[in-house]
Amino acid sequence: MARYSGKDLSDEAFEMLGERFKALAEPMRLRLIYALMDGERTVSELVQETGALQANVSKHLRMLLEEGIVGRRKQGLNAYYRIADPTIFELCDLMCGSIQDRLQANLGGFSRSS
Amino acid sequence: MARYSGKDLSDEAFEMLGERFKALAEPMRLRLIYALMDGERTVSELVQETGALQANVSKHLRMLLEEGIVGRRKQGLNAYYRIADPTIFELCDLMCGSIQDRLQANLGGFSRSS
DNA sequence: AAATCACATTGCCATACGGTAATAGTCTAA
DNA sequence: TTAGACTATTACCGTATGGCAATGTGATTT
Repeated sequence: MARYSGKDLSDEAFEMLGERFKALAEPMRLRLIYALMDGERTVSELVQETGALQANVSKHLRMLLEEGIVGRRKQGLNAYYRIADPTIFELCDLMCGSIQDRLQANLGGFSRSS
Repeated sequence: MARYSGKDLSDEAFEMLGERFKALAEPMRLRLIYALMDGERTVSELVQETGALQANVSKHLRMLLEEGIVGRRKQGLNAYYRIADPTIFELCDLMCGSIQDRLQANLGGFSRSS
């Protein structure tokens, strides 16, 4: 049951869609998201799991937070992040599936219709 | 039936996922995709529908083509583009729904857990 | 063959963005 | 209150990217 396919979207809608996809368009942010798929994590834990610098992790988390993709709670010294938008699971699954399909289709040499 | 959620992905997989999402992370490319949701279009038609310059349309279409999101066929002077990856419909629907939900949740003032 | 049409490509510029280092802020423990 | 742990923010730099203008390429028409 497609909700929006083919409908005309406003300029603002296209902007919002773009920004949202952009939040998922960086490997490091995807790493953070996938780490959070197992459950809540502190920033320190995410730093460990991703191998990135703390400043970068915080910066990326901030963007994900502003986009509503993750949520945050503070307890003591720690900040706990979690997936706040369950849609993310389906989005990543779909995209991974699409990539798989594309790789399958390209077995035995690439084909570019031209 | 989630296919990949929570699984560990390789560095390369995260890169591919990121690149693919990046293809959808620009308003102009989303406009092109939405125009193609009604069916095949020539470059000229897309230029008209989007109001963008022909050079930009061609450049964006190239990226979508390389990502396997659109397909292309040439006939005479024209190049006809079409959606090649049906996953795009679901992805955009899901994302639009997610945005809707977020806007709904924010009625009556923004809330940022901090 | 020359002109024309449709599209692709290239170079340029301004902006955006990621990584890094340094600093600031906040909470806890002593 | 001072020190230390955890997180956020800022400034800086190099790269990537989008829009634009100009040019290149291939097919069609005359």
